[in-house]
Amino acid sequence: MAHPNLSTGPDRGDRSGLAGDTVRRILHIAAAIRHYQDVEIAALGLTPAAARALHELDPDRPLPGRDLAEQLGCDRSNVTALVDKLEQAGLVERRVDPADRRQKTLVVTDAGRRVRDRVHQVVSDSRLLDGLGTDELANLRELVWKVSDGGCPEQCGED
Amino acid sequence: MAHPNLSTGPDRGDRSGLAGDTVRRILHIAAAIRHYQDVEIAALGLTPAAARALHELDPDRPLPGRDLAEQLGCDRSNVTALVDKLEQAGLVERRVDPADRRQKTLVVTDAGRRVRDRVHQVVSDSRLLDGLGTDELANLRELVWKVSDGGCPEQCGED
DNA sequence: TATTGTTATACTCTATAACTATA
DNA sequence: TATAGTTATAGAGTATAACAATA
Repeated sequence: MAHPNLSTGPDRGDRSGLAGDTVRRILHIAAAIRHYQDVEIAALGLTPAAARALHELDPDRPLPGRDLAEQLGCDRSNVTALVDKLEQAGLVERRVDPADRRQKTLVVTDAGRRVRDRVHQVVSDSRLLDGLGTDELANLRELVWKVSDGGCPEQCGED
Repeated sequence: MAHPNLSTGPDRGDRSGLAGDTVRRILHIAAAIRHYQDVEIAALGLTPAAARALHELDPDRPLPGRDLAEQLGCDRSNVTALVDKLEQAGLVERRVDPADRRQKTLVVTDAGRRVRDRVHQVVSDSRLLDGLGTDELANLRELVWKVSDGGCPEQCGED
């Protein structure tokens, strides 16, 4: 394991127990968020993976499938199937890159832009945080930013 | 949609934008946690779903598969395959309940207890929170507890 | 030879429906 | 008739390996 922050029991009071509790709770929250997001994604006629692929595409900066695969952290072969779905739905177009005919540039269509905006709304749906006060929300945001990359919410860009 | 906390752009400064940022960041963190946990789960010779099933079983209180399915939030048919794996690995035993011969009680073996303890360590692995100070960690923990069920970390039990 | 996209294939996870044996 | 477990099947997600076209 080679990592000290591990404990078997509840162990409340020491840092390991606190951190372990927090990690499990974060996973629990994420699963809940995913659950209702997936319902809304399905209502858009997309699978979660296809929605994420569309969301990852920048309508103003088309890119080859290889780069999308890298952004999604998956194999190129999966991008083929994902883009198949998006293209069939008229949300994305494949265009052979004249400069390198091996590559196909992925272009978000006008319809794709609209659906992508809806996807962005869905993945930003924050109903689970409604119970937090304004200061608590700001506090939570700073903490999760620090956890995810040690950056600062005010200056850094998005995901 | 029927929910007001939605925004399309970055919109930093208003509550919707803050909350959306936070939600996406939480999902990002959860994905990172899952990623390294899955690696360690695989090192135990288990799939993530099988590990979760084993973790959900209480070695001191055997229960029928139906209850495990409910705890996992999945269909009974999946439990069959999951327990197949766990039983084949010698971690769990199926025993026909004499009181109701339709039911099969799931009993964690001694080997199962040991692996389950390791699984608990893995799902509590908090390396991602190492960058937080002690007070920040306590702060984060209170906030995620409030989000996940409005409860209080000091009094309530585990997941 | 190396790379892009594709295809074929396989495994995991999950769901539904139908079956069996009990109750 | 209803329930517990199982089986068969299907779809989604992801991975590897091999292939064609291109560089």
